[in-house]
Amino acid sequence: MTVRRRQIEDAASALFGARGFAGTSVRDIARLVDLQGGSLYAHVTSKEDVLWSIVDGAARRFRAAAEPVARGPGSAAERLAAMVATHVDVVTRSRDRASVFLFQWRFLGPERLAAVAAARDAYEGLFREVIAAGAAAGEFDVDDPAVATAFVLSALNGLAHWYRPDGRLGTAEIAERFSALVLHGLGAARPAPARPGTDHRARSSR
Amino acid sequence: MTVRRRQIEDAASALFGARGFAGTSVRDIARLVDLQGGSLYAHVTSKEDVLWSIVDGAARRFRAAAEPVARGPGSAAERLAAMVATHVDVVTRSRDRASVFLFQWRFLGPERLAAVAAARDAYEGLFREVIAAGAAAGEFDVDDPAVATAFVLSALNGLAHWYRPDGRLGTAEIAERFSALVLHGLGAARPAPARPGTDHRARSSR
DNA sequence: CCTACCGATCGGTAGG
DNA sequence: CCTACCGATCGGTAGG
Repeated sequence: MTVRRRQIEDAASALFGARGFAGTSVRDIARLVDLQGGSLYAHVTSKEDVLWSIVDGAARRFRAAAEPVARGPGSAAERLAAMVATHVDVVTRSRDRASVFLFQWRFLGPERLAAVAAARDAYEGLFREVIAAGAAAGEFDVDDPAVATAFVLSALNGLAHWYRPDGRLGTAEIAERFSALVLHGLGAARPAPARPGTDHRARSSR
Repeated sequence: MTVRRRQIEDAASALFGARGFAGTSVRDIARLVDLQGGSLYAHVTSKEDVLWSIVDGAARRFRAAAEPVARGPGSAAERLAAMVATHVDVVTRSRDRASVFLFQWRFLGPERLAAVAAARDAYEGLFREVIAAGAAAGEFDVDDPAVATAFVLSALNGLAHWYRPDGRLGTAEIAERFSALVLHGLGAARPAPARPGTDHRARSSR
């Protein structure tokens, strides 16, 4: 990936995130990186190709951050708190790309759309499994893990809409508050105490 | 408002909700109501005018449903649970229009955009006030009402993305589960008991 | 990476 | 409400 290509994707992420994929022209993107409209095609093969690159990259980041935590050691509450923290981390560190992944993926063509849908399902599955495990273990008080998962992920994803890099709260503060809201929401009696050497919570791990 | 006009707005809501405002052409809308592209303009003055009508109507519905509850009697927990229920009710009863209001309003022109932004702020304010009141009264355990409000509203709005009219859950079931997740999330000790004659909870009021 | 261009489609209008 | 059209813009390409 060349520097130019990264510039183009950054510009496209900002525009797709703000105006949507369909509301952004290739000339809008070109203008942001000081190119003529047609010159963009020296670096990309199509507008959808740029969308795919952004979406796929962000999907990998979310997954790579959450998977080891979800399948790692610790109680369900510990793991879920860490997953909330990693999700918040990915969103705040790359808001535009995360926003495109979360809200513009539907503009992909059929085959890529199916791939992203599967990836999204798998990611949601990580959360649902941890929530269901916590419920089964009596750690959470949740009667409908599927709805609880959808509720929680929607709340987390909304961050991409309202997060401002220059805002009042940083990644750590948001992760803290979100974790509390999630764990309380699921009826966790209290944050599970970390056992020495197995602390995967946000503050110590990132 | 004529029957035709309503048909047009319904078609536009479905398309704007699924493909976005910029991803929908006036001819797409016309096709859904069996009109030629240009004939649409016998009923509407512009594409943006259709968007505005949908957005403004939905905004009024959300507000009209939530305002009396927010400012009505009852504990903060009671009022908030009822607000969650009314929000879920508006979303499930008119998912497409709600979806357009929630996610396509940014495509409005400058002056209408400002009006909607203000309306959205006011609506969010209703939730924030109730949450802050509950926190001040010691009814909720919330240290940051602004973040808690953003978290909750994002979770509620996400319903417009995943709700399916033919799905497993109806309005009442979703409202029940959402209310529990919200109240627990805010650290409400337990659902406040309803006093006779002041019961504004979802199941009895709708 | 630019200039110049392609056909297609866009939102919207005229005239009936 | 249709036919026929308007200028503008769209994503993308040819040739250098």
